[in-house]
Amino acid sequence: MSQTNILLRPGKLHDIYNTLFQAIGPRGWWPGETPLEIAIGAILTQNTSWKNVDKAITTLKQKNWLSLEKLRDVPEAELADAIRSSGYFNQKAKKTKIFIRYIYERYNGSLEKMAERSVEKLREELLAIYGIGPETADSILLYALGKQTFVVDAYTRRIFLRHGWMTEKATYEEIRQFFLTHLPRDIQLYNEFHALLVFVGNRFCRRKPICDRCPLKKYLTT
DNA sequence: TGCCAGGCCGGGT
DNA sequence: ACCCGGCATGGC
Repeated sequence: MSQTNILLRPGKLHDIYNTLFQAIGPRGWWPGETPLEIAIGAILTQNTSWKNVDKAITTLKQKNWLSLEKLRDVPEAELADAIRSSGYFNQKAKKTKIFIRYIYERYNGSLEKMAERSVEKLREELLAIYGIGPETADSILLYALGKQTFVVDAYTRRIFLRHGWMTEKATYEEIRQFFLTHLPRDIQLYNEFHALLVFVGNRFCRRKPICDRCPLKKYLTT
């Protein structure tokens, strides 16, 4: 039986979104311009600060390598060197090559073609690919392909824990379903909500909890 | 100076 | 089904 490790009253979730949006405003996420750039960024940012990823993306752009063709043709070792700043560069070069290969083999090198399929099918496919776990899959689905899903990340977990909204045993899928179930089915809202949580996580909910000026202060349950 | 950042995989229990 | 070590750079 499915146990609930989420303690937040479901009705509060949308209030929290409204509070964040009013306090912070639209974030215009993902920080990346094309679907491909977003997808690559999603892989590179695994357990890594965005700052380090940004350097790697900039390097790829300068080399004119940020295209499906180039990423397909560049040797893995050279790709690894180009993305060195993002950490785990050998792992990430491998993952990137595998992802690009998937786009070619399954969708003839077309992310548009890929985007025609349903979110359920795509999520299943992505999760089957080496190097793509739930967060990376959901980031690609939501931000690169405009599909209906919610991204759960370390910020989401930390904010929920710090405010007493869940136990540490809550799983990725449990948290994701909580968002999907208790919010309007609105892709733009999912997009914005996660972006706002990242902002709060960076600004107010890092090392020492800075709860003074945090818009979520009034929702503290502990 | 050490600790940690927008995870994920594979092997062990 | 969980738990853990490995993967690695750059910022504070």
